[in-house]
Amino acid sequence: MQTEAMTKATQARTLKTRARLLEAARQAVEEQGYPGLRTEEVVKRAGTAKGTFFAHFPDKEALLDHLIGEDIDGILEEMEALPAPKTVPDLIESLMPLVTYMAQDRDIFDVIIRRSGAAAIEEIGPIAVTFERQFGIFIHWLSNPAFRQDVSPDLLAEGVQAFLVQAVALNFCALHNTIALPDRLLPYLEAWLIPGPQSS
Amino acid sequence: MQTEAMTKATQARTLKTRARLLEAARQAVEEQGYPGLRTEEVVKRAGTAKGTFFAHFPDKEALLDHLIGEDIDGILEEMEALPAPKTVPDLIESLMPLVTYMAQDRDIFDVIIRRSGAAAIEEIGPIAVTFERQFGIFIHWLSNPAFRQDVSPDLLAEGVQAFLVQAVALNFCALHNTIALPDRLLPYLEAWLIPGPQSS
DNA sequence: GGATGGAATTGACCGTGGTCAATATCTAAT
DNA sequence: ATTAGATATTGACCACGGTCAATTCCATCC
Repeated sequence: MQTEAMTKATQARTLKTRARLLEAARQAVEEQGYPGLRTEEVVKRAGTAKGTFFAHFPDKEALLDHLIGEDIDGILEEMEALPAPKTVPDLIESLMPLVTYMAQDRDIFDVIIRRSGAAAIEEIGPIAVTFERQFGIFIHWLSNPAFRQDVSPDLLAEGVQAFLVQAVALNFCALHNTIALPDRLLPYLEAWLIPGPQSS
Repeated sequence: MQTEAMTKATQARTLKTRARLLEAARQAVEEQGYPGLRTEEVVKRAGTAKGTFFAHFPDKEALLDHLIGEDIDGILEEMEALPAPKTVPDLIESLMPLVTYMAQDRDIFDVIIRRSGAAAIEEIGPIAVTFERQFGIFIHWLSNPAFRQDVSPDLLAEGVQAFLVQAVALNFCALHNTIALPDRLLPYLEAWLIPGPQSS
């Protein structure tokens, strides 16, 4: 009973403040974009003091984590509604919303990478949660005779994540960004998901 | 002729200052580690003003880039002296110095990832150079009948880099760091480099 | 309707990376 | 030697994320 009592104490005010901060942050991102997001700006819009912000979020990145996590969740929603792809090009097409989002901005990409794994077991951030969800989708998609069967779908899914990150990272690189993302992904995923048949 | 004249002007002083800054930074890293590195500290040790630091390096990360680049270069030196591995476990063993270095600290890993691709064609940072070098080594190692031949060694090398990054990243993740790095790499690289033979 | 104690909020303050106009130093031409 | 012009250096200054002791707010109990 203590537990509930403890978590209940004075929550109304807190939740409202948190909501105001998030709303303010959304607006700020809308206008300035993620790279231009300043905590001062968020706080000003929310009408709170700076300290309040940091009472609600451990640091600025935690806010980004939250916002980006929501974005990605929306994208995964769409992806889950899609039929399981049966070929690699189909798979890539299905992946594109996610890939495009991650590739839109270097800052966002960095945050995603940094928070994609839980930093501590106790607190798994929103982005980390979306990565687990992503992982589940991939496993589902790859449990399909159209793709290789000699290794587990789990392993295939981890590989897809690895190649996806690699492709986006290389896309940010001036030396290697002449090739479009889907075209870069194709050879990776063909070789990973359907080895053997092709020759070169 | 202008070009040479321009690059030659007043270099002695500059080079000395730069050397002092780098030396100071090395010392600071030695004592405080990379995460504890402060530009103020570097500048104090070098006996220069803060502005001088930023006249020599565009930002702090460029200094880290330089230092880490040197570290990695040393590791690649060793790796190049090694005989080309003929099995996946051998390959992993050969990779371990590099993997261990990248996995030693989250800050270092982040910088490595962020700078592993050139941000602009004109200025390829030290870490980006080491990644090209790495790439060359991998291509050499993987041009070997012991590994799959149905795709190009280039593609294999890119895949190895992708899995290597993935393995280290997961190692920083509280949810997935119960498994040792070499053990995590093994299934990835077996499935990537020697597909087919195994089952299940 | 006080009194009490815990939780939320405040805002002055700090640390650190990065800037820039002013200054000092160097090179080369006369 | 002098001077002009370029280059290197300086350090006060700013921006921005993050801290914390003080204060306000609020539920609860008498």
